[in-house]
Amino acid sequence: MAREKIKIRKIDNATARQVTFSKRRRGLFKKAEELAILCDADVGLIVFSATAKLFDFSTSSMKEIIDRYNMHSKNLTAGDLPSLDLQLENGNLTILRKQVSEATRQLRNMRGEDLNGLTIQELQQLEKTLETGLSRVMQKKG
Amino acid sequence: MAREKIKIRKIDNATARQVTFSKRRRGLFKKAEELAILCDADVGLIVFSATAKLFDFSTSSMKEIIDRYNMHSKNLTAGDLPSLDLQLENGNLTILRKQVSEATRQLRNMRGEDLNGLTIQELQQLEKTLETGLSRVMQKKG
DNA sequence: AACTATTTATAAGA
DNA sequence: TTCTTATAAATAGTT
Repeated sequence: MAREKIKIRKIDNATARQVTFSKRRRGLFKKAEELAILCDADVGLIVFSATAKLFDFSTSSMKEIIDRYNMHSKNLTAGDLPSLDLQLENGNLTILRKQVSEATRQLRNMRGEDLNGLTIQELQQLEKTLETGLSRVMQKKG
Repeated sequence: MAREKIKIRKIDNATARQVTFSKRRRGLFKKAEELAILCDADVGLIVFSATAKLFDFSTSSMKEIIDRYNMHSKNLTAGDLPSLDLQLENGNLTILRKQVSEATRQLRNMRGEDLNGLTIQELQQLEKTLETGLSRVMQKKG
């Protein structure tokens, strides 16, 4: 939307991606707030960057919006739901452990370990990812 | 942003407010999706109209985003004194969160991203790791 | 961070 | 609601 039109697909260059993220994130949050004020809407916005940083905005409180969202999206039988907070309490560790596990597995694969379970397509993709990474590292090293 | 500039305050006329809501809501969701794609971000957006209608968008699933949000904001919003159990749980969460963060950073480095902060020695090591991984993958592939 | 040439979003009108 | 269009706003690439 500026000097040149761009295609909407992941920006390859990490630096450019970070810059665009900062710019567009501000724009998005501004638009979210304007919609809420102009139209008396209740808005909740959560954004995690590629580097896992959290940014959020909400008109009331995020908890209220999420509760309200769950009321609407889930079965409207409000009677028999176990405490959402308790569900979350119990789920947090499990979810994090899964994330650690998956990230660790990917790292091992990239080191050439534990390759037996991979399909030929997955190996191809892995090879490509490694080649790209290697060439970038070599270029950075000069 | 158009025929005339407007002040950002609640639109009095209900009909005009509804029209603006429809238009801007579409714009906001489009921007949210673009940010997610361009910058590889994880986005969750929930909007309730003044008439209590729900609109939502999320890159993965809203449940995942909300889970992730709760993990990040949990420690920061825990108002009352944590029990010993909770302290331990939060300690675990902190450790796990660091593990996820570190594993994510390593994966990004291996893809050749975010290399600016690395020393020459770290780049050398990274290159070596990638070369080893690549040769193993190529051998496995045959 | 700032700067601008362009693209996009959108307010009002039909 | 949908389309049109003049203008405001956002933003991609550059400095």
